[in-house]
Amino acid sequence: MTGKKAADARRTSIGAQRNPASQDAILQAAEEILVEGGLGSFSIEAVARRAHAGKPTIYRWWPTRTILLLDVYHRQKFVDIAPDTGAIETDIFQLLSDLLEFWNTGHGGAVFRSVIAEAQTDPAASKALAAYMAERYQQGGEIFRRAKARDEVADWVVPELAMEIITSFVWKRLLTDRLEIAPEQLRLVVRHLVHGLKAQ
Amino acid sequence: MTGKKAADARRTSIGAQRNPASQDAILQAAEEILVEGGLGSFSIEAVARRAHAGKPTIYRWWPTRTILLLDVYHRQKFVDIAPDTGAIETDIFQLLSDLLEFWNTGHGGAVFRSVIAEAQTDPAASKALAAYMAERYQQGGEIFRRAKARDEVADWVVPELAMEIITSFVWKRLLTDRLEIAPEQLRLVVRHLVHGLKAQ
DNA sequence: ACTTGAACGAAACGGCTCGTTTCGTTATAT
DNA sequence: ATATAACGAAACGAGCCGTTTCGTTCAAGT
Repeated sequence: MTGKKAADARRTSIGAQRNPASQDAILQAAEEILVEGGLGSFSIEAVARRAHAGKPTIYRWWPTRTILLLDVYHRQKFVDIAPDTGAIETDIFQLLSDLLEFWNTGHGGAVFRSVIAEAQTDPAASKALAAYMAERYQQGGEIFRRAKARDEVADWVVPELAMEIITSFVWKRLLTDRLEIAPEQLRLVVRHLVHGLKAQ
Repeated sequence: MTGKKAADARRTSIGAQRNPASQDAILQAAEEILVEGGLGSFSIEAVARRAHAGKPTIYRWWPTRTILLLDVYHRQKFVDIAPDTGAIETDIFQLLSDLLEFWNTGHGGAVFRSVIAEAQTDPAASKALAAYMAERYQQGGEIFRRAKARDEVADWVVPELAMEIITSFVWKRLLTDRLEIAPEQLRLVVRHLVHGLKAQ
């Protein structure tokens, strides 16, 4: 992606201040390890080795493995959660399609899977994930607010809840390693999902 | 649940055959650890301590932590995946309601969460989970096959896929620790889900 | 009746990882 | 000029992992 490995040059202190080169090398090494080996290979020790960084340097800025993981996660580029194509069905297709592509082709899938897995073990990760998801549902609910303004979906549809529902399916596919969904198959899924959301 | 702890009595060899008392104590201790401390506390060592069993005894019958975890999982009582209430909407409500209750009140939720988390790390767990889910979709698809026979859902509905979709939402709730859903709220979710599955 | 062999729990092992501490070095901040 | 803090490397003790050893208990086979 960036074209360079986690640790190209030797680094050292640049005085009584944080060294951004070390910070970058550590975060990049962490992401590489997640992508290549998954959460099982992800440890402070392994990241330090790969980044040619000292363990105390990592522990100074990222007190726990979970915090480092979440930092890697937050540095990702995220997909547009509320595309506006003019129709609810194509909006949802676009959103899910973008999510799948992001998870499939980039590093996003491996990182996000790891965050979810970590949340099953670490309350800090669980709390962070909950907060993040709530924000995303709020933002993404815009799709349904717009559609309601167009009288395209029923009154009783709750935007945030609908958002949560339509993203659930791809979550499950991510966690069960079945992300490769052909466009026509995805269209069928969206058809299942959307038809009930339309006003009669 | 059973009323007794993992290891009440001292056990020893009963000759050149497997000791079912040890087997039970180990599986019960494993389940207790999962419920009380989650996957993070789950190790062969911890299970051996709690069950007053020797580590070699565990390794003899469950070569890896994942295999032990899956054995705990498979010993659960599972909910009826295809309730037959006569109408698709109440069928789905019943199914999701049963799932939520099982996960909430019993040990099922903690154990299943752990299996999903383990599947993010261990390919063996991932494979086992995939096989199990495929079987469940197949069985649960019966709900939609019956509904199609009644002309209650559209022709294009794919039973197994519909099953996957409607269970996705509670999966996500399980994994984000938001299982407590009031009946009227669940009814709303089902309304979101089902309405699109109905024939016009 | 006697021997063989397997399962059992306990203990100890070598190896590994974890989070911390120590060290000498670098360079900013005062 | 001095104090302070960050840096990477190395080493530390603690704990867990998977295995081995040990003495004991009995079913299975002769």
